[in-house]
Amino acid sequence: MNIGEIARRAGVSRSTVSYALSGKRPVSDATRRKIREVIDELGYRPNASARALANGRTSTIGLVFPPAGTHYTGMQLDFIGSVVEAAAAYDYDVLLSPSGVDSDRSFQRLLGERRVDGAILMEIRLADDRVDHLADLGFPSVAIGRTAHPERGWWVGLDHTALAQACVHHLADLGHRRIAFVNRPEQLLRAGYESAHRGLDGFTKAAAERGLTVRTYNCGDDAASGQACLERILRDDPATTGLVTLNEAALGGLYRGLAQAGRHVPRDFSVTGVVAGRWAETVTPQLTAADVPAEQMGRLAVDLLVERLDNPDTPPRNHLLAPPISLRASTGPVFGTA
Amino acid sequence: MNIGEIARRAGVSRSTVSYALSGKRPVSDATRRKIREVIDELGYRPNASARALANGRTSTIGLVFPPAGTHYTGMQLDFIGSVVEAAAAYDYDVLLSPSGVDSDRSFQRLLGERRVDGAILMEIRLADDRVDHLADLGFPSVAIGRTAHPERGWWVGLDHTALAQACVHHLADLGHRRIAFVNRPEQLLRAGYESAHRGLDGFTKAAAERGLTVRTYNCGDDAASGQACLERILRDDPATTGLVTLNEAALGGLYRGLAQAGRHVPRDFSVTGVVAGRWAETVTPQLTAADVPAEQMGRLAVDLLVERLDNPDTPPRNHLLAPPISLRASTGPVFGTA
DNA sequence: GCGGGGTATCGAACCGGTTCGAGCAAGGAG
DNA sequence: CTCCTTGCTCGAACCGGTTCGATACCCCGC
Repeated sequence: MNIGEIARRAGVSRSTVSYALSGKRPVSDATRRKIREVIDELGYRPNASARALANGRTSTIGLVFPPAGTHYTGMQLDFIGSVVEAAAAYDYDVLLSPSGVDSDRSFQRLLGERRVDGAILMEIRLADDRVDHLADLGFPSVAIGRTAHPERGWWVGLDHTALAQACVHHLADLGHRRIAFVNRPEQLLRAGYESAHRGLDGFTKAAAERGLTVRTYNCGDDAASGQACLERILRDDPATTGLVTLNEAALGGLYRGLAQAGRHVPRDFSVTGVVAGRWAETVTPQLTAADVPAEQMGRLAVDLLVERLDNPDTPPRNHLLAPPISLRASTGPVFGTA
Repeated sequence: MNIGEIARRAGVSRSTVSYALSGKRPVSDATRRKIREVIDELGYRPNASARALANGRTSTIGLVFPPAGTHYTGMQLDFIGSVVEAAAAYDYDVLLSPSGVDSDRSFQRLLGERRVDGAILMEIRLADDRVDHLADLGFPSVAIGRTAHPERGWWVGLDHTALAQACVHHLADLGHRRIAFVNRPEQLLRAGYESAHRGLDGFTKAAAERGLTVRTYNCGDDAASGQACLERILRDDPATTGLVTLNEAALGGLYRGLAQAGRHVPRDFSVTGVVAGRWAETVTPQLTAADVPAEQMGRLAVDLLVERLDNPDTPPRNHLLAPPISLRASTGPVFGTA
């Protein structure tokens, strides 16, 4: 079922059918009606590959995904969902690309073979060759996250430094003097993940400002690691009274560790961090945290990308978000301080 | 940069370049080397749309996604990740399609416009028009889940009936006589979601066999609903001593409800259900549950789909999985029974 | 020295759309 | 009545690959 068949049955030429569909040239009411009729009867839809070949646009955007194999976090899930949804509103499909260990193969498929009109990158590193590469190529893309030099790029990011600082100040205001920082896995820190680095920076800086005694930890992205990490924290310094975490996946494990050490949250120990809202609410007591607005970020990324696709010469734009801390139930004054 | 340009620079015809790349006809060593050289120098990659148009295959599979707007569960995330990963191993890309309220629009894009070679469907309903529609069309697809009449289809499913029964027997063996069932939201049950229906069936049947006193509940897919649901359970029958849940997203809320009612798990109250392993381990105490092997299911679905794409006339195949219950820490004998 | 078989290559057609330039008919102005 | 617009439609070329049939060449046997 192709455009030629439609044309034949409607008694017109292929180009007339094309114009009737696109509206790029006037077509008489009578023929338009006839064509519509035939199309509706046969349930015709133009072939996407042929269209893409002819006009150079695929109506597809690539979502470059965190490496498979590692665990996905709830935040990433929210990103994906919101990107897909926002893209659909603009009539774009979303092609997933696992930018795995050899990011190259899948990456080359997307760009080299022209499968997508533009790309959204997740899990940005401070020095990110993917971002640099795309910038060099002038390929339309938007990053969810910032590299070390975000000035001339398109991105939507979270101010991890400010958020970690806010968490520290929140705990310090409650009287905590000895706190710990639970970061993403060491391997990600070493790879230069921006959230891990900027978060750590913010934590360290704010702790110094407030004169707090701190220890920082890397923790695997799963519950067992979280539990182990908490045990280390209390072993290293039993006088610790609070922690800040960026590690959503470890949260359940951290809580379990506290429960098993007999520390009651928030009476004996305060927990806070940077976590997507719906996941902060699944733990008991509910986590006081800077809620990552994942849906909003996904939507903004798509908005920026579509804007960039529509007018290729717009100067770079970006959004830096710093959501406030939502007070829930996991933090409180240090015992004896209130 | 197209195949004609490569041909020109290598001093051969376009078809020779094509044959050198595909290997479908012999090409002399000398020309092959020359062509390789030019291609490597220019970083040429054949245009995916043109190739798809010419040979009728897009090397893309569609993943038809649960309706956006509702919450995604961790299990769904695991499916998506494993499907993408498995597809990449076969050199297929994955196109996401939110089969939203008007499933039609996005669905038509995928199939009608020939964007994908095949599709994997998630969130199957007992009477699922998508499945029927694809079967009528003979379109290669694999469902993750079973309709009411799965005999002649391609799918990989979970034996929800058996799993729910196993949960009931587990609780009954521990001496529980009054238990509750926490199902997915009522709206999903009404829509005919297979997990909700088959799970409920299994629960009801097994409870009758063992002569248990039961109540069944629908619960929203979030922590707040879980908490509210648990409060209702204890209000409706304070003598309830255990529950079975299919609702992963509500789990945190159920635990919170129990904690606030002063019921200790597993001493005063046992919790079990059907939940993906990594999420069962984030709660404290860790959930004794039938672990949904989401990664395996995603991989199997891709395997089946690729098999079907490679030889279109194979008779339908399927995999019905029934993982055993993993004993963790959330169930125990009824107080006074042990 | 000539016919036969195999190998390497080429040109042309095709996949299914879009787009450009040209043609044709009807209608209004001069 | 002629000329020029204007509105609609058509045919052909093009996007960038793949594939088929034909051709040119070489080596071999007789």
